[in-house]
Amino acid sequence: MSSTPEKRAVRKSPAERAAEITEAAREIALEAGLTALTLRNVAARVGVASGLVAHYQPNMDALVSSTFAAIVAAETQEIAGLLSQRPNPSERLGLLVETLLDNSRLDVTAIWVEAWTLGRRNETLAASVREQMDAWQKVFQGVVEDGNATGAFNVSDAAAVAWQILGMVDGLNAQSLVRWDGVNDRGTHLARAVEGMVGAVRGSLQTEPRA
Amino acid sequence: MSSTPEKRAVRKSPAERAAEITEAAREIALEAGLTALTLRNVAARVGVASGLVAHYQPNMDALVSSTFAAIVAAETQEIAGLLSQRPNPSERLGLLVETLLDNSRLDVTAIWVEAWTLGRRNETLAASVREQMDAWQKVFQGVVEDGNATGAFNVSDAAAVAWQILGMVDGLNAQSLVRWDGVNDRGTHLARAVEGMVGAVRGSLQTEPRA
DNA sequence: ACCATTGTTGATCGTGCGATCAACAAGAGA
DNA sequence: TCTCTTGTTGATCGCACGATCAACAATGGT
Repeated sequence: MSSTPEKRAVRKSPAERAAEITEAAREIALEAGLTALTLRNVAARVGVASGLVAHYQPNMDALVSSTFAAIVAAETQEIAGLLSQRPNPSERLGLLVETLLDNSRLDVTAIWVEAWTLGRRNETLAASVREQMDAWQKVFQGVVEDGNATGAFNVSDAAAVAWQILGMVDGLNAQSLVRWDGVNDRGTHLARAVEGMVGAVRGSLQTEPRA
Repeated sequence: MSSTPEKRAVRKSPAERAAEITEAAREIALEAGLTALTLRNVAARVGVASGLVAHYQPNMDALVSSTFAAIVAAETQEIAGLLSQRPNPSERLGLLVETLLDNSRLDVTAIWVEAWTLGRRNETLAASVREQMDAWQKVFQGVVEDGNATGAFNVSDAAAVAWQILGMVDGLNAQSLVRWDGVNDRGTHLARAVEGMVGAVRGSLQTEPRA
């Protein structure tokens, strides 16, 4: 039989151990949600005693909210990077809508939705949620303002419209969490809706750069 | 001093007691969320022993999902009733958008969002969520199809568009759960977006019947 | 080779959860 | 008035959680 894995964990530097815990928390959250972030769960994944996890964190609420922030911020930056490669606002907005609805980030969506409710009882997390939402909104707002300057869009309140688009995307993603089936033209329909909101020409938000 | 409230509960008929438990569950869910629906919580509100609640329910998952269904179905019917009083599809869709975003139903929204995540670990609840979402979608679809018949809208796939509008509304509501401040023109912006999606004339979805 | 530093353990406490069930008592029918 | 049905109790079990901390052991500096 394989040796029982109850060996004493090798001694590591605080920075290294902290990184391990952070990474384990990230994986657990993506696989099983923020609710699964328990002392014992994280400890088991790292392969240490539960007390050690507690030793590296002020409390679990903090680990939950920092894990949420890490996961979500990474996604925001990744997509912001993709955007910067597109030449004009219409293509950027189209890419944004298309990318966010491609169902390849359902795990992150699940974490968003969970954070919205968990935030009611975890003030640290709630603050983190607001912060990350602001970051996303700024991404959208930047694109809308660019389109306004170009003349491709016609929006009086770019900030408000950015919030709206963000909310719409979040809602459609959350929906696909429960009802993955049925609708498939999601990107196209949403593009039509966004066009209506930003005052763009109907069909100008292409999903592919050229069909 | 007031008498200590540890008196034996008066004996009631099963139907009456069951109704009390159902109602207490409803109140708790609206005030503190589905997570607060515990045996002891419900029992305390009704004023009985915890065992009695368990006696009237197969298990807590069932109580959670039936409470969710009761709350949400009531809202659906209430709004469907309001809709039927409006004369044409444009006004109906406008009323729908306006009513759902008026922030007077944040408690129900919170329950929706909570149910989306709780459904991952409570299959009974997940089924209930899908059922209630279908009901909402049908309401939207009916309005869209009416508008199509009238000529007010121009939609090829009414079902898909209905799902989209539903998702957008849900997302914006969930957003206002965390970020209540900031945007105020929500109804107007969403109306613009929906117009783009259903192919209606810009500005035809009035928020007020006549301005 | 020794020792002080410090990363690590794991038992332990208090809390809250769902579920179970023998015992109890209120009330209706005889 | 007696009795039997049945609504009701509350202690109890097993489990999981966050948090705490004395004891332990690996390691690097001397």
